[in-house]
Amino acid sequence: MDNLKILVVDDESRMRKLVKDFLVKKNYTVLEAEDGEQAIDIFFSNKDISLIILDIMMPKLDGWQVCKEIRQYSKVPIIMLTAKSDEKDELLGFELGVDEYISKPFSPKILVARVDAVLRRTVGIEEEVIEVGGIVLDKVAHQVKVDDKNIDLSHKEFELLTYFVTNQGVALSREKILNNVWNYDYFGDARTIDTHVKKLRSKMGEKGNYIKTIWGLGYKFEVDS
Amino acid sequence: MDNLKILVVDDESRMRKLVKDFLVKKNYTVLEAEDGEQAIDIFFSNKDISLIILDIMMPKLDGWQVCKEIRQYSKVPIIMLTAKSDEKDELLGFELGVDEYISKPFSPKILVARVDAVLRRTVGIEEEVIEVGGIVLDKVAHQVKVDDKNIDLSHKEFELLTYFVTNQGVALSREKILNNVWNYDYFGDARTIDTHVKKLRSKMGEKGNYIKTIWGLGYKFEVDS
DNA sequence: TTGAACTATGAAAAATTTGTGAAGAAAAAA
DNA sequence: TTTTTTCTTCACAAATTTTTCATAGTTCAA
Repeated sequence: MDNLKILVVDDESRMRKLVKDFLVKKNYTVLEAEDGEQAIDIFFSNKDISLIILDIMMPKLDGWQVCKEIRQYSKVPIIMLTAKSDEKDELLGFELGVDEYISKPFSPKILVARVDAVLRRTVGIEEEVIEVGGIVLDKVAHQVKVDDKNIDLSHKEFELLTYFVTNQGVALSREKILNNVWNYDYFGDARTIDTHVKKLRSKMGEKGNYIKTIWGLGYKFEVDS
Repeated sequence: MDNLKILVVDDESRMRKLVKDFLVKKNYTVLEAEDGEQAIDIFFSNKDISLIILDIMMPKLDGWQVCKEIRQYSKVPIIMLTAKSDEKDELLGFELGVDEYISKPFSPKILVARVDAVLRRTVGIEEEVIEVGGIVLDKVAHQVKVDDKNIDLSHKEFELLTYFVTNQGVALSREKILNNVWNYDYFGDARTIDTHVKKLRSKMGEKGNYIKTIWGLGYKFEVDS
């Protein structure tokens, strides 16, 4: 989910640096292009670019042309940077499938907020999939694959595994596990965790030993490496 | 696909009329509300509103509050009308899930272009005929074929199946199903879903097992492959 | 090495959830 | 209104999950 790639296209290196700095701070990976041709080259040689931030005014190919070219092959979200907020421009942009508009000068906060919003709309929702050492945990589908094979887990087992996987390498006491996976009003025996761990381990096959026992404390999920 | 309903909320009747006129020209159906309370009433008593255009400055409930209230139950796209283009406002809006921003004064062309764009993003992709694994669902004709044979579904059954089919592979809790297929003010037993699922399954013949039970959670529609 | 403390495991018991048919309530049609 | 259809509730059986428990196996520290 993290480290989405964003391509920033602008002929002014100062502008690119400014945008990049703020995006990097938010944990995005930023690629740069200084004109339209380069932008297209970079976009098509990187298959996993999640968003393009595109200046309109550029030498060689301008923003509109880049946009049109890319739209022939891809629905990647595009945010346009525009100097003047010209109405014609905006209309043209919507026709070309531009997702957002930001007029220069803009505040970095606005920029980051829009980037977040666009990405939430596009990649955001699907990315509820966690993958760890051959285990694929799909929260939306409520489904788990181990080595590409579906395994049937009960609700509790699913939640327990989710908790483990989202806390890799962390030693988890039984109390902590109870508090996070069970309802707060559960007052039964903590040893029920052991039983669930047993079932998880057996259902997960050899990957079951990712769930380590920490003697005297609880469990820890850790992928051998 | 045509005649989508748009709710326009503004305390100035002149502004409502202006917006309405342009939207009606584009073949949208326009509902009006003159304050936040009315907006919420109208929205929740009409299940098929596709977009809300919301003024921020209003007596009683302002735009933010209306937005927040509606967002608790619905992802309906919202376009905000704002007098000043205040940066703080925009940030707040993105957090609240506002889809677009239009500053007053705006040109009608801009308005219509944005409305189109937002609707294309949201309902746009929605097709009138959905086909999935031998099931053909025709929303317009309100008719369902399984293996090329018509089957008779009641209204609720049809809506439930539609919801399932448009959410393939997604684990749906009973609560979620209730919120999306039933009116928001339904406070009956969630087990009524089970009964409808039973009937759907039996009417769908062997395709009925596309509706999977997720024990302890709800149901999931999934075509075996 | 030994024993106390802890964990693993299989099986049984308890609890929860779902499937189903039927009946009652509500809504729509005649 | 009456009739018909649809929707909801209910009760109970069936299916499944969760917890408990007894026993066997491990670990750790003196």
